Amino acid sequence: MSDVAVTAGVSLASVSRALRRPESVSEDVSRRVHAAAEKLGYSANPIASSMSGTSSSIIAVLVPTLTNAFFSQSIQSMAAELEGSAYQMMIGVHEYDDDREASMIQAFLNWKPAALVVTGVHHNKRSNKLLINADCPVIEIWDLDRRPIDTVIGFSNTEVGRATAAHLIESGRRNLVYVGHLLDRDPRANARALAFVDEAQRSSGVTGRIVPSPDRTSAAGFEMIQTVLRDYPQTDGIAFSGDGAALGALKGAAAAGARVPEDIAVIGFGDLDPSGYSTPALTTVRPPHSRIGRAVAKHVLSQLSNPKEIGEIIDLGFQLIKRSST
Amino acid sequence: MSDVAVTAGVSLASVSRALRRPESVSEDVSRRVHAAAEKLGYSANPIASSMSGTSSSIIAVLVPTLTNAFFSQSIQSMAAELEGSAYQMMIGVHEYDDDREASMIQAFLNWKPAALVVTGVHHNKRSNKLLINADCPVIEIWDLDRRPIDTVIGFSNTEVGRATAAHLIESGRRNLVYVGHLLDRDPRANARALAFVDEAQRSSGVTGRIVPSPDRTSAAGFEMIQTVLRDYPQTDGIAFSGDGAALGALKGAAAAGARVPEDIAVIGFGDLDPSGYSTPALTTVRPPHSRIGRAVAKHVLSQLSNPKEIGEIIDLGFQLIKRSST
DNA sequence: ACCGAATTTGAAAACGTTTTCAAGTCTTAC
DNA sequence: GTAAGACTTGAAAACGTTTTCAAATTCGGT
Repeated sequence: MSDVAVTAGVSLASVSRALRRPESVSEDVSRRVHAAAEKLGYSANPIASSMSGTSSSIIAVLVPTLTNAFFSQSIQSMAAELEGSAYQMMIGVHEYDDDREASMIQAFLNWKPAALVVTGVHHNKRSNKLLINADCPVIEIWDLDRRPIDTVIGFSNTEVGRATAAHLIESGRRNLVYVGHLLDRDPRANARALAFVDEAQRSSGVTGRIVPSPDRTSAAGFEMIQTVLRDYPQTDGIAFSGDGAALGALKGAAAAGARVPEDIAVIGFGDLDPSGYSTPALTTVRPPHSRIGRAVAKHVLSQLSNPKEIGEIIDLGFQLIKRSST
Repeated sequence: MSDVAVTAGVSLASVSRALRRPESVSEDVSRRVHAAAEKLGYSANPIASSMSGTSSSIIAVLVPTLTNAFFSQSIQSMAAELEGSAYQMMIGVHEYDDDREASMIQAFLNWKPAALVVTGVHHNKRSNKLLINADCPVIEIWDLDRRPIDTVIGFSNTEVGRATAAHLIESGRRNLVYVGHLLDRDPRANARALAFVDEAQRSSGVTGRIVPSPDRTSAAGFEMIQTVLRDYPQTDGIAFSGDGAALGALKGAAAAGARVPEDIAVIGFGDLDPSGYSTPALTTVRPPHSRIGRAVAKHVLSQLSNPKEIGEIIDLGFQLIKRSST
């Protein structure tokens, strides 16, 4: 930077000003500094900037997993939207572990991020405290079933659960099962499961139950549907907490000698790319993967350029995609 | 940190030393400092550390995409392996754009990362220059068909292409087609395609051709197989650059009135979770997704704790998973 | 006991910016 | 022509560590 200052014939302070807020400096100085910076190929050291400034140009993002296409897509679209801005994404994966989430939040906060993005609205005591006291925008994504700390961008998992059950009931199913993985640790999947059962129980003549699954893979879905059909033979509608398992279940039903959708309707969640091309094509719920990422980036960018006091609640909704498995 | 110093009754320098290299300080001081740090809940400001130190505790990772489960899985396993170390992952997505890759490398380098992880061994001039001059370990992943800059961890895409064709030929197919997306920009998919055709042409009586696809989705696969069957009706073996498209193709074949595998064999690449549960189950190639991530993390960690001069070439291989579609 | 070497420690410089503060220069209004 | 205010600029402090350097202490060997 001092090279730029010398070349432009101004002080360090002026270089910094010209580069960061050109309007705060005379046109002449601005021009000379930009020319010098260009000529010397200068780009500011973001570490030093973070050191002085009140925050860094890091946006910290915390997700439970990346193997799940849900979050990867949000992150990808967020990255795309952030492209060209000076912000970098730092990402952490806590694998649905509350304590790890808390330590990661802690670790991230040490970097004085420009914004902190976390998944969901349920956090443990320590996380909550950290998030409330964080002096940067906090964005909670993928859920909005609870009052947010600052801003929340997502959809209602409770509504998803209801809609899922409602769809099965409308199509004439009476004995519903929700197969979920990690329900005790994934509050969003749990919210869907609870709402699913609740919706079932509101309707007369309809039963709804939750069956926990050891995994969320297709292999698990393949096994679980057979288990369910064995343990609860009257089941005629089954929902999975993810499309992966639902896709496996399609094949599992065949293995158990049950026809989909005639004998049993199958519905997933997530709308993976191949879900529309299975046999039969999978009915599922499509959450706003990419729109969440974009909305987060836009919100952060606008929040950083002119901060507002109050957070927002942005409901991006979801779509139930009716295909042939129900 | 000065609070810790006061509490422990030592100087700032001693605190820093005690925390970073306890063996460089008397046992007494070390004990007092650690006690004080614990008591005050002190954790070092990583920005300031990066500022002084020769590098930051950031590991920068650059991938072409995250929607593709391949890279997400590597990143996830890398994150898991890094858990507990002081390192944070900064990630960038360049969407197969060489110029964006270069600017992202540039931007990342400004953060003085502890290591830089990039995808593939093909980079443009500017990227190459930056990578060669980078004063941190550089790890190239997911490919090893070329001499690496420093260390490379992955598998041979050329071998994948060969093995794919060889498998189809062995199973009696004679007119092979490789359907690939973005072949001009994805050097790895391109290497697979080229080797595929080359292997076909080595065998007498076998033809091999490449057909470019506008997308890598299941929808594209659904369309492409029909296009191929129309334009080259004699085709009896078809490979896709990704499982997504291959899964769509399974359904597309049915739509075109072709039976899989009797009339046409279909093989994918990637081994997505649901690929084993399609009808028919998809034959595919499984790259070492997670092992790459783990190997990268391990390599970086060991390289950082005791740096060696020379890079390594780590071939993690791949598996051809034979299922019912071939 | 004494000297040199090894070990331990603290003061201060360094990292590369941003920001504060005060000084200097320019307007504008009388 | 002058004073008050606005604008522009540079010097220096600040950000929180790590590292260098030199001083002080301990140790071992004679």
